[in-house]
Amino acid sequence: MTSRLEALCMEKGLKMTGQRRVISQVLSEADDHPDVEEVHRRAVQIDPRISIATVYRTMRLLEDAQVIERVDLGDGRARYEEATADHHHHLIDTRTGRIIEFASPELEAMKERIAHELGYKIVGHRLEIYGVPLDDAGDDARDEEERP
Amino acid sequence: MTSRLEALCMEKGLKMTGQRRVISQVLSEADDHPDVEEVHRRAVQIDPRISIATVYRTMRLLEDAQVIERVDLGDGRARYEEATADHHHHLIDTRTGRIIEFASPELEAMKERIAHELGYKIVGHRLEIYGVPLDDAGDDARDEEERP
DNA sequence: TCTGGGATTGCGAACGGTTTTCAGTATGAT
DNA sequence: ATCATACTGAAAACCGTTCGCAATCCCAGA
Repeated sequence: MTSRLEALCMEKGLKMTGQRRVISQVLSEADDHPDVEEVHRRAVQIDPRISIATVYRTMRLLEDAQVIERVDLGDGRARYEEATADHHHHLIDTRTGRIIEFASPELEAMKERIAHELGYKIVGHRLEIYGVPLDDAGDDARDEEERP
Repeated sequence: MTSRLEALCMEKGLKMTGQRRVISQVLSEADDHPDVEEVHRRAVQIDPRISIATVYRTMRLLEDAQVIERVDLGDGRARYEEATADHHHHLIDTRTGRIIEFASPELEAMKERIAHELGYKIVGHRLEIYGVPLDDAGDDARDEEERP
């Protein structure tokens, strides 16, 4: 059956090859932020004859077609998520690596204002917050200020 | 003479070798955000027998000693700035590559609040804004994101 | 349905930034 | 000054990513 992303690709007029179909399926089913290696790992489970080079090429293709978005979380490799209309950011749980998405209109407005004050018009931006769960923040919290 | 960073290094008890002295001087004099290659370029001008490997090692050393801070601007290489007490962020002029530092207590507070609402305690974070000058923003303001 | 030719693939080699290995050298505590 | 130790330079290794090339695939057109 046709995955969400596959449909999107066809709309954009991309040539649908077997491997693109598989990668689209993998990405459609993903609810996390996989890196290329992870996408490849999942794709191979569906069809073993997909090379990592093709995954790299396809990710780039889909990124250029604005079907997916690259997320740079500073860990040295590119991660991806489905492209969405609304701007959001990421909170990374440093303990588990879990990534939580959030959006804040106020934050957007403030950021916009700051740029304007500096004499600039925003063309892009990114915010990442690294944190640990409040409940057990004591263990490895690097710079803790108070502890109730 | 002794550079600002060199003094800091000695305070921290680091062994002061000739090349560390030179690199400290280079960094003390820098008012931008040089990458390793650039630091090496400047260091070699003072003493030609400094290898890039040593620059890499020294940058890491200084980073671990919290004398300098790594800045990841998403361009695929590490950039550095002197460590400062106050948290600040960067606005990158996509036209010229110029980097403008800014701080916003309100932004910090809001970010803190968002994390808290999500049940997290912040251990780190970063914000980058990419923009073009307001005065001549018309020309290429359309070309939103560029890839790092 | 069959076909032709440009697009796509797999493989391995190349790449750019960074780290490491190792033998030789310099540092600072004594 | 001496000596153990930490540091350095050069080159190789690394890691994520891209590229070159020959083989293969897709699909518009017949």
